[in-house]
Amino acid sequence: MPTKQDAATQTRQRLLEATVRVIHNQGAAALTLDQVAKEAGVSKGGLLHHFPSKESLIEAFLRHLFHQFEQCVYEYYQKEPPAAGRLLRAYIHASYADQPVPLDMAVVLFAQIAQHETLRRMLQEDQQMWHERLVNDGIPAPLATVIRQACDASWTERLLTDADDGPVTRQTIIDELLRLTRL
Amino acid sequence: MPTKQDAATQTRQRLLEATVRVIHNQGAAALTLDQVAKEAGVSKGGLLHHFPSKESLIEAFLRHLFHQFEQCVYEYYQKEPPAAGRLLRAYIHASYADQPVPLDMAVVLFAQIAQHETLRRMLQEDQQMWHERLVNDGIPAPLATVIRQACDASWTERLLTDADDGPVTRQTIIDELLRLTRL
DNA sequence: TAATTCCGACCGTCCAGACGGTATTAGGAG
DNA sequence: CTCCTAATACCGTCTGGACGGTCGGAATTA
Repeated sequence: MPTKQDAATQTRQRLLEATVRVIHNQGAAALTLDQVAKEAGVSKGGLLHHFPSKESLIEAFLRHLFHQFEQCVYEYYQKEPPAAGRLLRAYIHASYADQPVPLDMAVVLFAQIAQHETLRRMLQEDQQMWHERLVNDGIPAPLATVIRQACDASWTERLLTDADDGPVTRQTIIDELLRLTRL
Repeated sequence: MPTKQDAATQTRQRLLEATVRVIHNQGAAALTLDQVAKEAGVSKGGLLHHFPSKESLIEAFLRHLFHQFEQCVYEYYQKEPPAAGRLLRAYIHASYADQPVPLDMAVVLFAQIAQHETLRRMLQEDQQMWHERLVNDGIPAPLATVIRQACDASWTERLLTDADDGPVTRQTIIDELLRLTRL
């Protein structure tokens, strides 16, 4: 017997998923409250009940993405033998894997982040967090930083090149980055 | 005696400069046609006369930024002794210099690029151009790519951290990147 | 006269958020 | 168990404002 609370969190979930779907199917520009509500089979009022503003919707969505990414890094971390640079190598793999975060999303992030200070700070804090973790991974800090930056660039990179894999293929880059962690 | 054409190109110039100022002072979200026109001391109709759409304004603005950056790289290139990795090193310096491109701008780019296919392609082509030039600079392609990515990341990085220079200072990163070009 | 530059009021659209509802449920008092 | 009351979940219309772009003209120049 589903309680009232259950229904509520389930609706929230549906809204988050709808957000993803809207972006994925109709592009970042189509991300309006009406669209999301419609896609989720919820009225606009219902949406605003759970997320009192668009910003808060995006915020929840962002947190969702962060969590997914963290999860992905964790999985790779498990597979990696314990040694200096273990986390860094997991981070590399996760950054270039395509399951965790559908990259259409990056567009939205940047677009919304341009407008909302809050979101900017969120991203900043997340990045700061990773920075500190990666710098204390047994690899010299400057090198670790550079590697992280290269990984982060892969995000914005794929934002542009829909069908990537130019002359320097993705796997080549991963290999190169991994090599750098070992000297 | 100022001809009519002169006045026209001068107005175009004023509009471009106004664009920069609006972004810089009021943030990316405030980049509206009205604002730009007002800032430039030109009527909205005047603006639309020179740039028939917002997209075309941004496009011109982007081209302006590209040109500035290219110029900046060129300057560093001159100072660099001819050797393998010369261009790459100039690119590194230019990426981390703060004069060439006020970094507030990056936000706008991403925001607008999210919506306009044309702009996306422009950025893509520019990046592709640099990629090819940097890969043929006497440095192994994978390494060169990674270094370029780290440089590109510095853009989006500074986008977030207003007052950067965390534990790993900017100069440290530059040094590290330069070191990588030498082995 | 014809073209160019620029003006500024105006239009249509889009969209976030407000608001005034209804329905369902939780939970305590009797 | 039953009422009563509040809170919670959700609905859907409406609006106010912002913003990109149009249009009919005025002024200047070629």
